[in-house]
This record gives sequence, C-alpha cells and structure tokens, in this order.
Amino acid sequence: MAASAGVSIAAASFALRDKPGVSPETRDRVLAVARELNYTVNVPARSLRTARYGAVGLYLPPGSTRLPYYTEFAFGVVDAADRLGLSVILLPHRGPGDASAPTAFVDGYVVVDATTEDAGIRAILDTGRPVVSGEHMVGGDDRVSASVVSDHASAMTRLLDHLSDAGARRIGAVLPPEGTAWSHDIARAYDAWIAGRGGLPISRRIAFVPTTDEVADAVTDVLATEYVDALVVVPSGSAAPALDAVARAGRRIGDDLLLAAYVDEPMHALLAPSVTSFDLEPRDFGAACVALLAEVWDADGLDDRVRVTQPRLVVRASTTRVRPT
Amino acid sequence: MAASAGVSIAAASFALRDKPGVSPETRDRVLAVARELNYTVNVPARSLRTARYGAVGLYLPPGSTRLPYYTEFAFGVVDAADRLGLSVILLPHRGPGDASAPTAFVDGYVVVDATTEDAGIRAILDTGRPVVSGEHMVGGDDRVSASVVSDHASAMTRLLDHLSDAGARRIGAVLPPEGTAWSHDIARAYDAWIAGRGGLPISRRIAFVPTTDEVADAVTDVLATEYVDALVVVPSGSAAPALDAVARAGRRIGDDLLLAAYVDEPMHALLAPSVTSFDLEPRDFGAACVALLAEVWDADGLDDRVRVTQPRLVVRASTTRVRPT
DNA sequence: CGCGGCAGTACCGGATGTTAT
DNA sequence: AATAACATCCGGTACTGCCGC
Repeated sequence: MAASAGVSIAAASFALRDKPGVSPETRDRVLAVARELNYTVNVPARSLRTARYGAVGLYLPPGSTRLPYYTEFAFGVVDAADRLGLSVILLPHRGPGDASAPTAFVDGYVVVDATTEDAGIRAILDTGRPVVSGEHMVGGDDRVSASVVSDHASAMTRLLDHLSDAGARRIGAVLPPEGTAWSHDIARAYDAWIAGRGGLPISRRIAFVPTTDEVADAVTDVLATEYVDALVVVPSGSAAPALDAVARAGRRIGDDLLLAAYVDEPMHALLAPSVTSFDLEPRDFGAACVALLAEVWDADGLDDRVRVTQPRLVVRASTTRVRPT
Repeated sequence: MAASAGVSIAAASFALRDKPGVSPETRDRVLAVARELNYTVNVPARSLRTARYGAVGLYLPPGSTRLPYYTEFAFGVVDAADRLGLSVILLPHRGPGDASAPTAFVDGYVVVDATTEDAGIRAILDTGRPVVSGEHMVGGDDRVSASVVSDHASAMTRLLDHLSDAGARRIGAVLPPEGTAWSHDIARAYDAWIAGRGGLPISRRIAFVPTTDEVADAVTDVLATEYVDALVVVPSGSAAPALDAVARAGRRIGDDLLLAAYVDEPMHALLAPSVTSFDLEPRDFGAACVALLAEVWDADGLDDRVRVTQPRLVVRASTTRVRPT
C-alpha cells in the first residue's frame, strides 16, 4: 500500500489513524500519498485484527414493510451510520422455524417495533452483541442494550388537549389492538385523559392495518353510540376512510366534528380537509438509534438506557374550526 | 478452529466447502465437529483471501423512499440474497457534491430506477463492480452489467385493450412527467395505441408524486376537454383523488366511466369502488435483480443482459361495468 | 511410479507489540 | 525520548509437497 510509495509500513498505519508515534512530516507524506492513490483501508482486513466490522444490522418488523414510516426510519439509520463511517446491513426476516442468526458480522443491531415473539429478534439477542431498539420491545428483554422511545402517552395527551382547546367536549377514539407497547400507551393515555375529566371513554379497537370497511364501521359506530364532537383515529391508513364515513354520517369536519389521525402520512396533507396528526420524524428517530448504539459502544455501562423523543403535532384543517364556537 | 478438535487444518477448509480432495469420513467428522461447536466461517477473513465479500450493495432512489414499492423491492433483494448466503448493505444517498463511493466492500450492486444524474449512481458505476439495474437506467450507461425491466409498453397496451374490451371507446390518460424510462414507455404506448385506432390522445402530465389538487385538476380537465368513457391515471397515489374528481364531475364509475390506475397500491383494493391497476410484484422484481447479479458473477459474458418481466393486471371494480353495454 | 489424501505453509491487508536506531 | 523497522497475529484460502498404497 502507501507504505511502498511512502516510507515505512507500520508508520503508515499510525499516520492514517493519526495516532502518536509518527513525525508530522512523515504523517503528511503518508496522507498525501494515500489521497493520491485514493487508498481506502480494507475493512475486512482490519476487522480480522480488531474484531470490529464497521457495520450495524438493521431489523425491520416483518410484514409492516408497506408503511412508509419504516423506510424513512431505515434511511435515518443509514445516513447516521454513514456519517460514522459504518455500513448498514438490512437483515432478512426469519420464519418461525429458522432461528439462524440473520448476520453475524456486525458490531451491533438496530431493531424497531420488535417483539420477543419474533424468531429473528430472538436470534439477534442471542448473538450477545449490543442491540438498540426503536420503541420498547414488546415482552421486554434485558439483553436490549438501550432504547429510543417516543413519548406516546404525552403525545396523546397533547393531542386531546389540542382538541379540547379547539372546543371539543366529547372525544371518541378508534384504536389499534393491544399487543404493541405504543398502542398500549396510547389507549391508556386516552382512558386516563377522559377519566381525568370525569368522562367515559368512547372507543373501538380495529386492526393494526385496517381495511376501509373496518375503519368506516368503527367510525360510524362511535358516531352512533353517543354524541361526540371530536374523533381520534389511530391505526395507520385510517384517515381517508374515516373522513368518508364521517361525511356519510352527515357530520361536517371543522363544523360539528374535529378529526385527528395519529401517525402522520404524506397523504394527510393532501386530503380534503387535510388531517392533523403526529410527525414521528422517523428519520431522526432512526438516526437517534444509531447515535445511541454508538454511545453503547463507547461507554460500557450506560446509565440512562432509554432516550425519549416527543412526536411533533402537525395541526391541519381537520382540527380547526371553520366558525369559532 | 474445528481443525484442533478434529484432525487437520486445511483439510477442514476443504471439507467445509465440500471440495474434492478429502475423504468422506474425514469430511463427516469435520462437519460434525463444526456443527457441535456451531462454527461459522469468518466472512471478513475469507474475503481477505478471496476478494469476495459476500455482500451486495442496494441503492434505492433518493426521495422516493415513501413509496411502499421500494420497501417491498428491498426485501425482495434481501430475501433472495439471504438464500444465496449474501448480505445486503443499504447504501446511503449522496448529495450532488459528495461523490465518495457509498461502500467499497461489496461484490456487486443492485440499483433501481436509477439516473446518471445521481452522484451516488455514478460513484457506484465508477467502482467497476457489477451493477444490475431494476428498470432501465435513465441516460443509460454501458457499465451497467444487466437489467431487469418491466414491460411497461406491453402492460399499458394490455390495460388499454382491457378497457376497450370492457366497452371503452375514448380513453384519456393522466401521465407522469418524462424523465424516467418507464414513464416514457407508458406515454409512447398510450399514444401508439390511440393512434393505432385512428384516435387522438387526450392526456395531461402531472408530477411524479402529485398533490390531490393536481390530480383533481388534471382529471377534471381531461373530462371537460372531450367526452371520454375511460381514464388511466398513472402517477403514484392518484387513484383516490381521481375517484373524487370523477364524482364531482358528475360521472359514475362503472356506469358511464371506467377508471384504472397504473402502479398497484394496497389502497386500491380498499377504495370504493376498488381500482384496477398493475401489480409490479416488487418483491419478485427485487429477487430477480439478485438472481441476475449472481448470473453475472458466474458467466463472464452474459449474452442477454436484459430480463423482461410482465406486470400482472389486477382487475377490480373500477373497470367493470355495472350494466353491460 | 502414479495418485489420492492430507499436512505444511505462504499469503491476503492491516493492527499492534517489540526491538533497534 | 522519539521514531522507525520488524515480527506476529487475525482466520481463512490455496498452493506445494510428503506420505503410503
């Protein structure tokens, strides 16, 4: 390598990683030659010696791959890793039977919305390498090194406050099924907020990724149960069908009903009316996971193993009154 | 490694890769010991010697990351690679200024919907390693080793035939802008089909990922220009707003108008009426790219450098007449 | 003497500890 | 004391050559 074109061989190694033990002029010469030959360290060769692979494994939840959220998250991870000089290996999903480790040669893993039900997740935990989870892992496992979580409880509370500020008195909700940490948090926050005001919850649970009809039925049902003047629809993709069902029920958004979704989707800005929801900022979220993983590497015992992020409420027309009360 | 627990050292290497030159019984013993110690080859160490890295770089188009299509594609690549024992490195996007290679240590790249405009793509081509592109690269480059392409021309023709079979006489189209190979193919196929029947095209071009209003305006415009009894809306996400605009124009789908989208989206099955479109089968498409890359590795001179796949037309209610003509 | 089966060993490219200057 | 040269090692792969039949 540059050593031949330069001077020594081990000296070059020192120069390139600018460690002490080499004269400034030698270092400069080495760096110059290295740049000229556009030399790149051979990562595999280095990892042979250092047992560091310069790579992080990324495990996205199987099945949910159609939600744009995860793609954004993935690129948040990739870009943050890139800035640290790391590669991201996108890990394959494992069927229930196949517990082989998705990939061995990484320095750590980032997983998101994980469950211990998942054989792939278990295989990852079994490697013993650092694992950072985005959102709490359902069924928790103390082998998770650290987590970045959104404060869904506080977010839901803020959303309900926002609706209340806009004049809502009776707020209904269409919720996802229990089974993930965040749906649990949201449901609890809703119940608590309602209870705190001496009210009774008016909610329905539908699927995680519901069909149009399922959403429509739930919305219609909630609207028919009791008079509500605001509605929060949480499951992904339910904003559009909810708007539809609301119109068919003869209610008018911004007039006698406010509507908010939960997870923001590009479509929400395009609907008529546009729909209020939370930007979970998946890119930043992914980047935060990588940053936390890097901290885990640096510090052995991380005292605060959980980082909390606050979803950003994007207020749009659907929660704005046309005529002030 | 197992050599110590077994017998030799180089023999083990042969046994593990079942190469000739080792007796069946020795091989069995080695394999047994390997399994017992759950030994895994150290990929970096091997690549030091072989200059093969067991990894493929995946480059998704920057910006389009919100389309579920690409996520599906990515997992098609990952799963196919996994079956070949390869890892997939998700490559970061590069700004216009930064032409550094996204990652050096891969055996080849899979890119999709690429343009030579993209600095990241150029950096990938500059590595000199095999590159398989999903869809033709815009601005073509002969350093692309091979491509898997959808036959959009034939697909569009089939769609128009389908509409014609369902009784359509005048078919309008809302098209994406020129600038990608496939939008070009689709537009040409539309014009050709119309011309072949002695008609005149009735089309509008809107953005690649249009806003609701943009779609509505274009649809309204086409419907107002001239009497059309069928409409194809190509850009992603335009089905729902198109249905809306159609209703506002006083036309009834399945009655006096047929509507088809182009790229299938999960939502199309959920809309009312459900919308006909092409399933591009992105998972299979991604898998095909990996398969082709593997062929490029095996065979030096690949004679047919292009694989063609046929999109699958998913006929739904929006192109079915309620009352037969 | 030819040949299959296997042990011995140089080498891949860089990191690091040791010795020499 | 600072710097440079050298030796070793990381874990495999792929030669060469020895051995016995």
